[in-house]
Amino acid sequence: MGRPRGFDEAEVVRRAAGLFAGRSYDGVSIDELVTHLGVHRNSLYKTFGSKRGLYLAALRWSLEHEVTPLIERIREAGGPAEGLDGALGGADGGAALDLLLLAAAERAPADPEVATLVTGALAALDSAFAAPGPTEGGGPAGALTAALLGLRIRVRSGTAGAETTGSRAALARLLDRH
Amino acid sequence: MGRPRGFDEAEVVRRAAGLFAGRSYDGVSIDELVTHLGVHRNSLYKTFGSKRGLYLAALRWSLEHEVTPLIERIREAGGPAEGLDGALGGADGGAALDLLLLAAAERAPADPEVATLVTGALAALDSAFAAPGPTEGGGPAGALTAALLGLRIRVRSGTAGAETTGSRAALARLLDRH
DNA sequence: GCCTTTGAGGAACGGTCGTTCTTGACCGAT
DNA sequence: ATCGGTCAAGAACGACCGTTCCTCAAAGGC
Repeated sequence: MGRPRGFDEAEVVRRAAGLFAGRSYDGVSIDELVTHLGVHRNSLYKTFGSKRGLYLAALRWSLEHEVTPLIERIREAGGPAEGLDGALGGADGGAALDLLLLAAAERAPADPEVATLVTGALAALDSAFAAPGPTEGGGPAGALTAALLGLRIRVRSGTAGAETTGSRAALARLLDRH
Repeated sequence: MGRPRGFDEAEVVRRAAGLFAGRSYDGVSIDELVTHLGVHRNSLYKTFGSKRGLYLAALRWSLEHEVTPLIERIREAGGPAEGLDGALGGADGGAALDLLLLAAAERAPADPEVATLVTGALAALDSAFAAPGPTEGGGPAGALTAALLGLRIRVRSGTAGAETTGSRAALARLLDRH
């Protein structure tokens, strides 16, 4: 019954994740979403309830379809060096982390539900870095996750030249000795 | 000549830095600034020209009065461990980095002038971490700056428990061996 | 005294925000 | 063929956005 949808919900969420990964939550307007997502205003509110609902859907999508594969690559890597390389050295330069990064830096402090999602994702990253062997409490895995985020920030801000790659390699070299 | 000002410009910039450090650029409104800064709308535009002008002034103030002292503490520390502790372990938990952090993550990609300021500040942090001895190209200093930002993100997002302190110590321990 | 200059006070601007309403097209079921 | 229900299309909502304007108060120079 009813008229069939003229848009692909998964595709809409995917594109929304792309927009929210590039600009702050308040920096992305409904008009812009409607324009770039291929979904009508009315359908957007019918499907996601509100701008925040769409944002949460986009964040969840990103965690599942972008961050999780990245975590798998880290986990399957031989060590921190390969892990960081696998996470940041891909074709996208680590852009898969952008929505998580912005959510953690900007949205989590103001939205408890975002904070919960962020907490889970960062914990998963920690355990991926700590994978070979049970983690000793407060190991360097948390710091590696932090370094991952920080290095991605530098690339995003246009701050990082070739030094970033070198820094990553140098850090990884140090960590590999242990 | 003319009527004397009823507000302290430095104080206004300081408070603006506090507001912009807690929320995204678009998340802070002029009404909110006028309310919390103790300056009239008219005087704000007369003094800073625009919201962006006030933001840039606040960012510059933060870099000079918050980040620079932090850099000095890092530089005077005995090594990366003490440096990270000095930067993040203070009474504010590293809040001095917040405006720089948000500027790098959210504003720099959209505002070249912000990107320039961010680039300079991060380079200064790099050189502080690399202080003891001339830096070999692509040393781990850049990664330490990245880790500093990433660890602060975790604290801000409500994600970090006691693990963060432990992670910082563990990373620092590794780095101190070299 | 007055005049000029600058800041304070607050209303008001056009535009855009997130959200909702109204209308009509489309589809499966009856 | 008609009906019930879902979606598309777009106008419209009140609220708020960043910014400007107008008017009055307060100081220094003549």
